[in-house]
Amino acid sequence: MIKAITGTRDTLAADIPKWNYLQAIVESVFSKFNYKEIRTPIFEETTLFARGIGEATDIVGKEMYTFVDRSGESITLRPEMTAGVVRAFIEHSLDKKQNLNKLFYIGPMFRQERPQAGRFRQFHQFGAEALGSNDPLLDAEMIIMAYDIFARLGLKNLLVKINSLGVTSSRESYKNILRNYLEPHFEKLTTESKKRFETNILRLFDSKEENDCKIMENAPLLIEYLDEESLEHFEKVKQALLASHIPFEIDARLVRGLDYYTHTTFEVVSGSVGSQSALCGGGRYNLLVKELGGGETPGIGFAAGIERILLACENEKSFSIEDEKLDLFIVTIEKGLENFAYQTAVNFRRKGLTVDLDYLRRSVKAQMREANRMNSKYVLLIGGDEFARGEVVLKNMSNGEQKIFSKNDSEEIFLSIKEN
RNA sequence: GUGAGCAUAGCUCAGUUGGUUAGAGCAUCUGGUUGUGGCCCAGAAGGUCGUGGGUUCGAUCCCCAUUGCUCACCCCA
Repeated sequence: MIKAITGTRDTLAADIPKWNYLQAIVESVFSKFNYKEIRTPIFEETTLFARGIGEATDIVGKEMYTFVDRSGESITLRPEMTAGVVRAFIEHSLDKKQNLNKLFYIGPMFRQERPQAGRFRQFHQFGAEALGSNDPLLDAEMIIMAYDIFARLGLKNLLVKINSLGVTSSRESYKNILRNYLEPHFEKLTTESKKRFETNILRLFDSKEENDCKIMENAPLLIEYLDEESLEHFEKVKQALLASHIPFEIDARLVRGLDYYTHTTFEVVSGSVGSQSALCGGGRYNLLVKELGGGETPGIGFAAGIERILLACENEKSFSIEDEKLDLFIVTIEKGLENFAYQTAVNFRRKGLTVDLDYLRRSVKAQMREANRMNSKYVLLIGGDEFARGEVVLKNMSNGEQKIFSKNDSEEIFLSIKEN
């Protein structure tokens, strides 16, 4: 048997309503904040991600689905969306058409990691990017949108974490301070941490190794060394969140591994999923557009993992969706009436009803069972004495009542069903 | 990439200290109503016990390998 590739999965019909429900909420919230949808290709030139996300990151280093196509070009299945959106932003000179571009997206992403609860190789994200303004109100707006979406899905067990990485200059001088602090402890660090000491010293805060943690406990925090401008920016973000009633907590250890990040970074974690608890993450990236060849353009964005969110919803039973109902199921009582039943079904469908009928030539009992299984509100019985007299029977499945109609009076039948 | 656990019917799971025809619940189908669903009752169908090898008179059970799944680590959504 051929099976779906590791880390990918089928979303069967029974689960589609949940996805549609989530998507409707996502689109609704984004559109209230006046974000417009953008769709970019699922694969891009490998260079885009290597430069956009950063060569030193795990995503680029070991998780990308990269392959050479028939023309010899290196292609990569997108592991995240920001790089693609920024590429499109630059390619189409969107900054020339509008000073501020507020965009959102929803779609599949790909990373070759070992699957786990809330983690897949093909997974889905929705997210937003605001390109063209450094206003801290936009930083807060990202968090508010994410929070509102989670709230509308009924999620409770949430924690919003924010931090500020400041601007490059203050961060660089802080890095030196951190380096000086760590120098005497260097030999005690884990191999991985020693490597990070060179490549991205900030990520030493991410380490979960006990000894590393002990060393980092007393390390100077970036937030204590932020310059005036950065502090002011961060302060405004916090004020906006407070004013919008978003509970949050400052996490000085919340470091994202990308060099171009500036100012705000944030994450929303759920206590209702497994160890992969981050439902969304994002931050400001004022250097990325330039890095990818565009003009100097400030930007901020976030991405949220749909599988994780639905898992949290499932575990919290945060919402329920009513089963889809059929308006009408048509039952034929004897052979030879299939064509009439079929045409009747087509007619009612064209009038706007949801209609189905038996395609397996089953017994009346089996057809009735099927109607019941399909949650049909009504059954139209065709055949027998009534049909010989030119009549059909309409049965209300919730109370069992039956009404007789002339077989040609489809409008009366339609109205009778429509009423309910 | 590393580690641990699991693999029996469509689904959820029993089971055998190695012994004849491998079980249950749910779902499916048929009948109880020659033309009527849900509840109930009776019955049926459905399994190479993940795959390959070994030990044994005999393996679904023990051993080895392999594949897949799950969870965790790393990291991230």
